[in-house]
Amino acid sequence: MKFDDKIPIYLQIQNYLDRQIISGELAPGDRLPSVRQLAVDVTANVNTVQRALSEMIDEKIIVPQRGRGNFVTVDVDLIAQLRLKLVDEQFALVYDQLRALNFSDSEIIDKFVEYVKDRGALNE
Amino acid sequence: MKFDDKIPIYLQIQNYLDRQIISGELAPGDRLPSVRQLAVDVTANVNTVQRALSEMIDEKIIVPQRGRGNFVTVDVDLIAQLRLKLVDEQFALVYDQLRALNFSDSEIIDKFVEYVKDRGALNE
DNA sequence: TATAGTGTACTAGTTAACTAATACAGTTGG
DNA sequence: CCAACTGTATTAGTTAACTAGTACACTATA
Repeated sequence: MKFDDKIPIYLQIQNYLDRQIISGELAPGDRLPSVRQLAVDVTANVNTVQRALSEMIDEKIIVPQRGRGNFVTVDVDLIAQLRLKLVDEQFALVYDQLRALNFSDSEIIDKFVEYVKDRGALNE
Repeated sequence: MKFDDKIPIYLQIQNYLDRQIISGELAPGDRLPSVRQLAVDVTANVNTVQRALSEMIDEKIIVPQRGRGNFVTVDVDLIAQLRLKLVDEQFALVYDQLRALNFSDSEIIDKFVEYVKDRGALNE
């Protein structure tokens, strides 16, 4: 896994897992790879993986079972909530930045639509 | 200045200055506050400010003059280029994230437009 | 019931970011 | 000229993130 060395690795691991869960690649109730396997997968240390997980465990997104593994919560509401939170955070970032640059709302929308059209071009 | 402790302070200072320059609060040729004053303004150390500046100096956005101060470049093309770069980076972040969440392009646009409408409501 | 695979905890050491303090070099205005 | 302001450099110490290695508690299965 390629890391952005400006952002703590444990946060990037969280984001990676969040995306897997929200996109459904990791379904509710699914078992995650073991912490040791995850460490190999993302080329990080077990401790770093554990740190990423521990916060997600606090949020109850992941439920650990000693000796068995870590599991995705079966609380689909919680997952939906996580999805909303992530999307909202992303939007807030761009929006605040561009407002600080004195863009108007309509400019922001126009430019973003333009960007997506340039990037996508292939998706429905 | 309130910092996000997940992002290096020197990067946040850069972003702060970038925004001032792009929005025009700091015009081409303007003198920046002294490094010591900036350190006070953003509540950081002189060295941290200097580190933020040194990268911007490398990019020629800021031109230092020993004994006189730091000045915003008079190269307006360079500033326009910086503006484009910042906007593009922001858009790329959201877009990549949401694509990774299996959103389609049209969904991304729809949700973003909705978000801006909810946030703005007051701007033309 | 062993053995191998789990999560978890702890200690130790490295590195980058940051702070603090000092010093030096160049510029400007009285 | 000199005092007060600039940018710049250096050294030293702190902290958080990360790595590495080890150990322990628990679970499943052969």
